[in-house]
Order: sequence, then C-alpha cells, then structure tokens
Amino acid sequence: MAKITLRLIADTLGISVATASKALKDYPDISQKTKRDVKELAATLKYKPNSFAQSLRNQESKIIGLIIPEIVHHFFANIIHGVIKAAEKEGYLVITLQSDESYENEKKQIELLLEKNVDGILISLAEDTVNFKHIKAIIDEGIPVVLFDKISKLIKCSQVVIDDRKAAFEATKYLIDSGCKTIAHVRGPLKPQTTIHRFLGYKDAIEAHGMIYDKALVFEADHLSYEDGRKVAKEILASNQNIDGIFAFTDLLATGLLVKLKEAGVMIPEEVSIIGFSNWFLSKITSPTLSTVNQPGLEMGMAAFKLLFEELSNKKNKVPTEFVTVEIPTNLVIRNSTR
Amino acid sequence: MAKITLRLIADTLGISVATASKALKDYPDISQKTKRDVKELAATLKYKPNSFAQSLRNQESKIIGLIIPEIVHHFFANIIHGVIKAAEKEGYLVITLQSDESYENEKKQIELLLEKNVDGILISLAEDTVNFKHIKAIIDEGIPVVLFDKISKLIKCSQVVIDDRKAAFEATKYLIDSGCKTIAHVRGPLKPQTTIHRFLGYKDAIEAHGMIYDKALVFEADHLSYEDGRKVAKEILASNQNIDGIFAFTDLLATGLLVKLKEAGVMIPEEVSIIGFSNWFLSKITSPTLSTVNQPGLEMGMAAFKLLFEELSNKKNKVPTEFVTVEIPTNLVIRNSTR
DNA sequence: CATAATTTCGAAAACGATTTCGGTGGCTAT
DNA sequence: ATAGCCACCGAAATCGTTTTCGAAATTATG
Repeated sequence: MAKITLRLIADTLGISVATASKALKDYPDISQKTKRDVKELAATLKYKPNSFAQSLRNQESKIIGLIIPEIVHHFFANIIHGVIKAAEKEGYLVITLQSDESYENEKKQIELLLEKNVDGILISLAEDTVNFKHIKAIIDEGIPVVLFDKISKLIKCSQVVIDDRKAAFEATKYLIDSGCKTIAHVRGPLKPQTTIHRFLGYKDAIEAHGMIYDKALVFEADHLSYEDGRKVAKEILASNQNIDGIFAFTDLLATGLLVKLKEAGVMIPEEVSIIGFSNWFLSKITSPTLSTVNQPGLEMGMAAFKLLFEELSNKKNKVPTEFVTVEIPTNLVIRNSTR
Repeated sequence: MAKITLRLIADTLGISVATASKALKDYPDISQKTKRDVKELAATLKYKPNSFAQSLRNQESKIIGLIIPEIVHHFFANIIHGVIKAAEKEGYLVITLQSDESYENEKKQIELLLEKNVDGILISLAEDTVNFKHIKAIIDEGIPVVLFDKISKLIKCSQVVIDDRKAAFEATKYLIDSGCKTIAHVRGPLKPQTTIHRFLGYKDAIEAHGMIYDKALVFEADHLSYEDGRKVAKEILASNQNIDGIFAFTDLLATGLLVKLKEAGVMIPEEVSIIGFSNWFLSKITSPTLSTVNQPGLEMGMAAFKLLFEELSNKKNKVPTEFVTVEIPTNLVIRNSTR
C-alpha cells in the first residue's frame, strides 16, 4: 500500500495537487463540490499531511522544548505535566530534556532543540548557570523563550515565578499568629536566589511582628536532603534556644527535622511547630502531616506554556510581544505539624 | 542576516549545493581541499542543517514518542528520565505524553505522535486499555513500538517488564525467613495484571514454605492510596488474626498501613513487619523506614529505548527484528519496617 | 599520442505541501 | 460582438537537503 499524499488524492480525483490542497483548507476559490470530494476521499484514505513537508514550507514544527534541572522531582514533574497539558490543547507537542543542574548540559540541550527546529523553548535554569549568553543568543535568533521557577531577571523574556519572599512571610506569620515565640529558619545552600528570598520573607515577618531577628536562629543545611534535615535537627536540639517554631526551606528538610525531633522526644506540634515549603507529596504522609506552602507546579507549567504560545502567535502575526512576569499565587496548606 | 543554508555556502564558495552537501558528509568523490573549505565555512557561519528538509528527504525525524499513564509519579518519572537519557545518547529526542489511564487519550495521543512522524513509540498501557487494535495498527504501519511496565502479551512487539510474581515471592519469603508466622497480603484493585502476579507470588511463597494459604489474610484496597492503606489497617486490626507480617501491593499502601498501625499502638517491626513494593522516594522517610522491592524505573526506561533503537536500526538496514521481552531484575531493599 | 582509468564536480530529480499568479470558460451588460 | 466579470482551477516556484548519474578534467597506460 502506497503512502497517502496529496498527489495520490489529486490523481484519483483527476484534479491538481494545488486544488486538493486548497480544498482541504477551505480556500474560497474552490467549488463546494470539489471540496466535498476531496475531503471525503481524504477521510476514507485516512490522509495525514506529511508534517516534514508542512514544516519545511511553513517554517514551524509545532513542537516546543522544555529543559528542567531534574525530572524525578515532585515539583518539576508537575511542571512537565502542566506544560504538556497546556501545549496539547493548542496542538503543540513537547520535547523534554534534563540539564542535571549543569550549565554545559543546558547549552548542549538548547543546541539539540534548535537543531530540531522547535518553535520555542521553556527553561528552568540550572544551578550552575551564571552566564546567560546562551539564552540571550537564542532569543536574538528570534526563538521565543520563557523562563520559569529558576529564572534570571537579567534575561529579557517572559517569566513565570512565585513570590518566594511573600510566601515565606506568610508561612512565618502563621507560626507567629499561632503562638510561636522563638522561630528558627532552616535555609538551604546559598546558590539559588530562592534561598535568599525565603530567608528575607522569614526575616520580614519576624520584624513586622515586633520580634527581633536573631542570627542564631538561622540554620544552614548543606543540601536539601532528608538527611540534612536530621542533621540540622540535632544542631537545633543542641543549641538550647527554646525554639518552638521552624520554617524550613523545603519539605524534605522539614521532614528530616520532624522525624529527628520526634525521635528525640519532642512533641510536634505541641512543643515545636514545623512548616515546610513546596507541598510535596510526602508532606501528606509524614506523621504528623506537614504544614507547608503550596508551590503550584501544574499551574506554573501551564502559565509558562501560555506565555510562550502568545509569543508564538504574535510572532506569526508580526506583532511585537511585551515581556511579562507572571506570578503564580502560593497558598498555605495547614496540616498537623503546626498548632 | 540571512539564513545559513547549503545554497549560501555553495554560492560563496563558487561550488554547487550538491558538492557542499557531499563535502560535509565526507563523500569519497570530493577532494580534500573542497572538503576543508566547506567544513571551515560551515563552522564559521555556524551552519545547521534544516531538520525539516533532512527529515523530508530521509523519512526519519530522530524523535520518538513516549506515552505513560501518569507523569507525576515516582516510578514513571524515573522511566521518563531513563528513556530521555538513553535516547539523547543516540541522538534521539523524546516527546512525552500522558494518557491519564484512559484508552481514548491513548488513541488520540498515538495519532498526535504519528502526525509528527515520530520514528517509534514507547508505551505503558493505560488501565482502561483492553482493546489493542490501535497499537497493532501502528505496528502494522511499520512504526516500531516497545511496551513497558503495563504491557500485554497479546501484542507482538518487544517489551520490558519486571517479574512481579518472583519479586512478590522474594518479598514474602523474606517475611517468612525473618520469623513471621501469619502473613497478610494487601492487594490493589483487580484491573492491572500486576495485581494478580504479585498476589500469586505471595501465595507461592506461603505454600512453598509449608504454610497454608488463607483467603482471610488477603485484603483488597479500592485504590492504591495512602488513605486506603489506613482503611485496610483498620480492617486488619479488627480482624483479630494475629497478623505479624504484611506484604503490600505498593509503597503508598504500605505507608498508610504503617502509619495507622503505629497510631493504634502496634510496634513496627517488633509486632508486625511490613514490606512494600516499588521503592518510592517516600519509603526512605517513613518512620520506621520502609522495606520494599526496588522497581528500577530508570533501568526499565533505558532498556525500553534500547530495544526501540535496535529495531529502528534494523529497519534502516532492512533486517527483520526478533521481538524480545527483557526482564529487568528487581531487588529487595531491606530497611527498618521488617525484622 | 591516443586511449583508458581516475578524480572531481554539478544538474536534476526527488521528498510533499503551500501559495502566488495567471488562465480558462461561461456569463451578463452594453 | 465586445468588453467585463465571475467562479473555478492549475502550473510552477518554494522550502533545504540528499543522492544518483553523467560529464568534465586530470592522470595514467600502452
């Protein structure tokens, strides 16, 4: 059985390829009868336009690229899901790539995507990435780029973020409002911007409520791991500071803290309230369940695609795009690790 | 700045497009000098072949499709990672799609992938899927397909699986060897084949060790959720059967069981040993940490791609492919929920 | 020196779909 | 009868690369 092309349809109908093509796309200069004939035959033959030929002609692939630091990660998996879902609705498919938090990989993968002529690219920057030439280069080439989560304000493009500082403020405020008097913050490594923002949100909240900020109450974890959470818990216990509330940088740390403190006989939340960040799956299954800040990956992914899609449409209509930064609202999820 | 095409290179060098193309691909009938010239110019101009034109000509996209039931899922995220990683090594990119366990979506998404002319497709079947015509149709069209995890032996193609029955046997055996006398099994809903295989593995182990299989020790959870784990725990407590070991269908159920039993004052593992299945992330952070069966998603994803890649290569060389079923070994991960 | 054997290159035909720019043929109005 | 106007269709160029096949130029051979 031969391939079903426009040529085939045209020949069996005794018309030209041009006419067949136009009939399928409802050009006004084709008679109703011809349109019916062509469409009917196309349907029965299950004609599928060859996307290579279309892309070559139209210079668009209807495929976008997505680069994230890590796939096996609750938040980023949600991002992927959101992007794919939103893209599918608009007829776009998504090629996903993982940078492993490496600048070199990021660069290489952008190349791969460009080689495949994706119409646009969505990126969450690798931790390693401090130089933005590679991103700016593709933007200058006219390929729309939208950044999300791990972004940089130094890059001129649309971006999707959460307000880490405000979210951290709210989380800390909740601890204060629920009666905590000595609130610690467990921060992560210095690199990502988010570390600083969440720390500042914590500090803001402390100071906005007539408490005094105390450096000794800020603990730093080397990695954002469960183990490091346990390690910091030991430090907290050893510090003898009567800490009765902890705002942790991320759920994994919070879980480590929670488990270790419980093992040490501390009652959660009666003696110490703990609040995490991200609303990972695991926060639902710790005991007690973990209060946290919901970081809506699905919505962020969808929003990122929508921005890219708008830019793509604008480009097609030769309309310039104004870059915007969309902020996705977070919300507190109060469970049982807080009073 | 104009687009960099072979035409441009050829014209500035005063040669033909044909020669330029062949020079880049090291055809033997091109002089060394010409090759050098072309390659040099191509490099300085950063020439990138237009993939649409290449695909149109060669009838291959160097893109494969991947359909899974659910992206936000520890095991499947590992699969995605494995596939993407293996594919990248061979110069392939991956379009990922989520079927939401729906047969209709699965069908639609296969269409989408075919429209984009992917070279091959990797699928983990949706729960809903009982009819395999849509899969057989694409195989008949000559598009290589490899099934993994949720597979069907009724489809003639290469497949990647684990031996659920054997793995369940080993898990149950461990409970027996560690001294459990009355071992319960918590199974999932009937639909997926895996439910039956893991149940049979449990039964095999019981009977292979001189114990008698007792239907009353098999509990069925409606969903594979944490909540349902808790629900079943209540049933177990109410049944008064002196159960001292539980093999659960999946880690999430096991976690629900563990937490609820602990809340009811049962000592884990002293009074009841619990073993799960899948080695999800959360099994590392329950307290006590959960013993489980490691289901290696990364390896399965990589293996699935490799099978597809082989088939793709065979197809190019007009060599027929013999379909094989690769079994990825599982292994027990013993933590602290078992004696 | 003529002929054969190599190198080295390029014209041209794919791969399919899209779109411009005319061109038919038929009809009405003058 | 001629011009003007529609409605409908198709030839051909285009997108950029690949590959076959033949031709030209060069070198080797008798």
